[in-house]
Amino acid sequence: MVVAREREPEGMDLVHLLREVTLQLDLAGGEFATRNGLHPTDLRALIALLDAARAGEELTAGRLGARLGLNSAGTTALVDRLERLGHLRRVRDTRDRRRVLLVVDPRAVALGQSFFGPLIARTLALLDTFDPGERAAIRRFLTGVRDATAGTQEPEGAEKT
Amino acid sequence: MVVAREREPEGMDLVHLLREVTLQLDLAGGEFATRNGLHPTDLRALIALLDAARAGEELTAGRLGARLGLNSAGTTALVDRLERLGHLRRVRDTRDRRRVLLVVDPRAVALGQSFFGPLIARTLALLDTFDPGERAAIRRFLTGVRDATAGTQEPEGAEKT
DNA sequence: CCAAGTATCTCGCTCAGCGAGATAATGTGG
DNA sequence: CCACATTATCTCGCTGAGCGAGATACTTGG
Repeated sequence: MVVAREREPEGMDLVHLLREVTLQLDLAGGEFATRNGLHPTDLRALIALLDAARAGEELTAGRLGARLGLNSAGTTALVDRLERLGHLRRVRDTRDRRRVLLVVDPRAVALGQSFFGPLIARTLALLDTFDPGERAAIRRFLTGVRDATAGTQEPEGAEKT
Repeated sequence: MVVAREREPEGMDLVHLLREVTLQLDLAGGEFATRNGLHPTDLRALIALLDAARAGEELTAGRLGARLGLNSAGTTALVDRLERLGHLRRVRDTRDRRRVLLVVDPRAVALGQSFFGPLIARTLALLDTFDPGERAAIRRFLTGVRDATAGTQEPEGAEKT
């Protein structure tokens, strides 16, 4: 078959490629997660935590849950799991004692490295083969897609839970 | 402590950007899924089904499950759900009557459109702002990342379940 | 101080996905 | 053709992720 497939518009191949990339990353993440005794969500949480740490940002339980699209109950369960595994510690915020700050453990960092390390190395090697102009194009493309995707959801302030 | 953040290597910003993009797509997908009474996995399955259909490929229950990383029990449950929702039909393969072919319903196609349509439109519009050389760079980058990610997992033949 | 607001947690529940194994259809060697 | 291994799917029973509802503890503005 495959017949005439009514001509997809120019650029469609890139759209499909992008989808494939996200699928691959998801699968890789899921596989890595189960191999390490956690769930896809836990890995996503770790990534968010490491990200926040890298940005020097204090992450609370609530903010983490919001970032992952969990409600408060699910968030508590998630933090329980990660704490039980030793990937983070709960620390009461002294400024606002309702809040619980999440402090990542070095072991979580190491775990993140072991997953992303090889992937990042390969990607950086790949990026070395592009000249600055090309990298700028890639950057602009990714930025655009990210913003377009974020914009597909609610215009703003998604307050629920 | 966060201080001097020992200079991230050149290109690291693109790595983070890519992660952000996949996160956004995941969240958007998950949100769309629940808004339509299905689960993230169901949406992934629909995408796989539509993909296969687009490629003129017959997808069986088993192949779908493998593609999503589910075991046979989970796959049966998934297909049950999608069939109950009217997104697909089970059709016994007449050549090999052990196999069940999955036939997507037009309604599934429509659902896929309603999710991907706007996203695709935006992406295509974005792509219009790139010249052919830049698009080639993006294509090469995405292809490289996809292959690098796939390679991170097993070298080949992941035969289980 | 009290009321309203906010952050997290507890409880009870549903249901996705797993492991184990049943069932049915194919292919293969005697 | 009949045992027998193989393959594809399904059934059963179970674990546990995540939800809704509401409790609890703390903060803040009148």
